[in-house]
Amino acid sequence: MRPTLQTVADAVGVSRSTVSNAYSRPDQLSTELRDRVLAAAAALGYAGPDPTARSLRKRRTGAIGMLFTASLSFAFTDPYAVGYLRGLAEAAEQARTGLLLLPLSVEDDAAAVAAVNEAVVDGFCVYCMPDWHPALDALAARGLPVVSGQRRASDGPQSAFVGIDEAAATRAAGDHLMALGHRRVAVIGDYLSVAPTIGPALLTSPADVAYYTSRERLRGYQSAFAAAGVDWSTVTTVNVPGNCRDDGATAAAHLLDRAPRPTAIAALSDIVALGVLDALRARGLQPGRDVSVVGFDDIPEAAAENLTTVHQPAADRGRRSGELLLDRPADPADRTVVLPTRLVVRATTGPAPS
Amino acid sequence: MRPTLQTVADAVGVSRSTVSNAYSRPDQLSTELRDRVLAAAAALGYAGPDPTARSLRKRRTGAIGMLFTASLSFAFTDPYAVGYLRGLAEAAEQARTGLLLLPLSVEDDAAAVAAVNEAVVDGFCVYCMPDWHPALDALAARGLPVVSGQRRASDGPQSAFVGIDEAAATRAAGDHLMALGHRRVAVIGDYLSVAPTIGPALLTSPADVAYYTSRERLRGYQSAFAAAGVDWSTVTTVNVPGNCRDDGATAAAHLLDRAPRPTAIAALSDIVALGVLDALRARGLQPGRDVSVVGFDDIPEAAAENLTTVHQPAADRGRRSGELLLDRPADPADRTVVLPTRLVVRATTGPAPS
DNA sequence: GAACCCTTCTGGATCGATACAGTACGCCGT
DNA sequence: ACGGCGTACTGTATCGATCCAGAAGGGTTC
Repeated sequence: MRPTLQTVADAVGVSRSTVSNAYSRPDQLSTELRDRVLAAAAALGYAGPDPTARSLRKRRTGAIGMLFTASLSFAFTDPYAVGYLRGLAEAAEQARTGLLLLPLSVEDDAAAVAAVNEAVVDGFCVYCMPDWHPALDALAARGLPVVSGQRRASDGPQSAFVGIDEAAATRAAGDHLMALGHRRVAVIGDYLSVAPTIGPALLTSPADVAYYTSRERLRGYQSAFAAAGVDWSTVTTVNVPGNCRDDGATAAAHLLDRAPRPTAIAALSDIVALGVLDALRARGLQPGRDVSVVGFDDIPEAAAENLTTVHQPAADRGRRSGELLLDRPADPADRTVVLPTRLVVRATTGPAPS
Repeated sequence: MRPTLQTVADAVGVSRSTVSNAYSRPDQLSTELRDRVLAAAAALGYAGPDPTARSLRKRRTGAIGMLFTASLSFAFTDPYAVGYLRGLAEAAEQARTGLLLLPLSVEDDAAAVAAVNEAVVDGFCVYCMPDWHPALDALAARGLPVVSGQRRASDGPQSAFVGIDEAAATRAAGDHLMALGHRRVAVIGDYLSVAPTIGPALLTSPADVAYYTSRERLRGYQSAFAAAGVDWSTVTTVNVPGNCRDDGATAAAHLLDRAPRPTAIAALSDIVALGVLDALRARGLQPGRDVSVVGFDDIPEAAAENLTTVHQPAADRGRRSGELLLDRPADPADRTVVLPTRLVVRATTGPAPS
């Protein structure tokens, strides 16, 4: 049987409280006694107060949870997610707090809810979740602090937001394309359809998209296009099941292999945009001359491949999220942080071919 | 005050146990009563059994811990680490378990020990830690299952190992260099010196290195060189403080900007090797012709840049580690897994210039 | 010398659940 | 009528700590 506080207390001949104090409140007992207690503990192989019991009593666990939809493994594949995670990890490290990654099963909603309900954490960070996911309701029910990167109608005054103005960001990118004269445009992104397939998404309006990030980004493009007189019904939207390069290339094929092909393709992430570039090159088309391409995120590879994109501060977003979670401001106004974005024009956008 | 099992029990007029059973053992009560209990819970805003209390009682937390030295943020920068993490995350996801990342402060040993002692987990994964780190002793003291990628003298029969034969892997790489006729060779790696500075490491023998991975890899090179008659004292070793590309380039500068320069440089990781390639190109030298370069890990970028390297299965390592931790084999023999490595010869190694 | 304080240590209540032995009761077979 | 059995639910002990009111003892103050 593993030793407990009581075991050590009996060995030294003091009370349980005293042994507890030896570890947690050294000023409450004489150094002489404290040394004796610690020596006895070492002799008995007692490694210090049990973290679980301590968490129960202290009502704090020393960890924050991070929810992932899409298999966790996938998250590590996306440089943007990695950047976000890095920022979050920095904040956690600073606060001497652990970071609990919670892989939420995509198929099994009940399991996802269970995972949220069983997570031993002091708060949650939500990053990229479909709005309708039941785990989000489970989250709200637990009543722990939550910092989210996406707004939901059901958000209470409790919740905090750290993110960007997604629609404004794509509005700038859309304006850029319009200024270059593009009128036949297409958008590729994930979660545009409910079904996880590659192919045209049958959207009547961005509002149909059940996923905050994609929906807002689409809205931005819609407003930019509308301002230039391009009606949304003439815009082709293509869904990708996963946020990865290959899917981007496959999705682009749907657009490029039929006439008339769009003169500009806007991808809702850089990873997908890079796939679009692959597809262009495979067909001997030159990005920025034959077809313009815009991404989103500004991951390192985007600079390397000269992709025009929207920059957003990934690590900052993670860091601020962690900070807000660990040190929650009393004033609700301070619990909304909107970080700046910036259109980065590189070589993959150019005037529309006549 | 947040509701507890008792609150709900009182509301329904049943015992606490029954409410507990409604959540955890539905077969123990009639469906009719169960529905009534759950309805009352919902009405009271009770989100289900408190995970911390449950963990205490059940003696299991539903999470495994992963120790990181080097700031956590750094870990996400290294594609090899990300691969390992991905594998581990997959195993965790499969077992419906959380993954607690524990950033261990490098400067503050006491804080690192505290982090280990306070982690609410069922077991630990150790991946890249200096042998002497006190957190490893704290780990052993806690008596939880541990899966490590590095062997230590103090490992008990309890511990499990998932890794590769580091020395055999570099022995193959060293043999390759020797077969190509290289005799003036240098090795660049991290943790070769105690001090975190870039520069020559004053090593009399690989055994001096206090860091398992680097030590074993050096040993492999030493034995390969010795077999070809190249004495270790003629080998220059250069330390890098961080496992990153820039440091690799700076370290290579130490070797390239003095005569006679080595004809081959072995880096203990691909990231560092890529930095060496940068340094070569900056000086107009051609990798594989003027100077040969070998890496280690075989990260995706290595293939892209045609780097000769040693392949090791990053994700497998993580996955097997997780599996062993979550489903520990009774037979100690099954608790040692040595995964295969493979020398991948690409374009950065060639015959020694005469 | 009474009142008070400070340091050091104690004991019982508590955190919120689960485990398990036990009770109550209806049903069956003889 | 009675023992045996299964189902549905209860009650107490327990997991391993921390909190906090309070006691014991020595020193200071007036």
